[in-house]
Amino acid sequence: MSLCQDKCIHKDQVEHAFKRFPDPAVIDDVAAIFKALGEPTRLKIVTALLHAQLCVCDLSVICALSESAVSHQLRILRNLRVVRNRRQGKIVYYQLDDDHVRQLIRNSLKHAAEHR
Amino acid sequence: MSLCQDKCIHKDQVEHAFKRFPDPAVIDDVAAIFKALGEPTRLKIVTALLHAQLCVCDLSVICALSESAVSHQLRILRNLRVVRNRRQGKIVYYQLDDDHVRQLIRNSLKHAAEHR
DNA sequence: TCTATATTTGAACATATGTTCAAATAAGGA
DNA sequence: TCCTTATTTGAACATATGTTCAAATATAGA
Repeated sequence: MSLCQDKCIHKDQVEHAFKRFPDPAVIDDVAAIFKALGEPTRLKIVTALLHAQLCVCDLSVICALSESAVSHQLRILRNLRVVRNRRQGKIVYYQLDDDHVRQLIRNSLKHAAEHR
Repeated sequence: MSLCQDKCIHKDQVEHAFKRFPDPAVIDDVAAIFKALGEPTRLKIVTALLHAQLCVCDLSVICALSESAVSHQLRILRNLRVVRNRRQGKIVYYQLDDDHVRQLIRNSLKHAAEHR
């Protein structure tokens, strides 16, 4: 966009922002986590998993969704290493996999609850 | 889903999760913020705004996007009160509106950068 | 082995959403 | 007033994505 180079008002600011800008891979990683937590269904799932480890059936009751829908979302969360599962007989138990995500969710819920 | 009531393995856990579950409005609020930050374009915008206040043209250069595309995304972020704007003559300056979001972004970028 | 239960998977569908393009608006300067 | 620049807006388009449904898989027990 060479046109824009001429128009730009704040070359200094832009260069400054560029210099401090994170690695694109970091942006993608963070965006992926935020995106995963940005769907109400998935946020409900991880919120439920804050306090207990639960099976798909439990989660489907809590989220008021079919077990299939929950399972699809759990796969997405698993691929992002947000949750982890463990099979015990016929039942698969899910739990949060990452302490950072746990903190992220806790803090955000707390903040949102306080600001209403 | 009365069928599920019979199938459920962990009635105690489910009730426990239900009791601790946040207000649905809180879930929606948090999901909306995460969703806003979950698109790479919008995450780039707010990341750039961590260090400086910038005009639409600046942001379009940093994000390598048309000014129109940036403006559309800025409107979404504005509606969520993630960013705020201020017109000075022909130029509209954008900055982050919320300290909580600022912390959220900072922490997440920092964490992601450390874990690579 | 056969059956029942718990979960996963794939395809299909509908919906949501990011970008582009063209046109409109806002403001400063000639 | 007219022209240029900065930004916004709306419609259209393509793509991404969440849910459903039906079928497949895995496991325990009879």
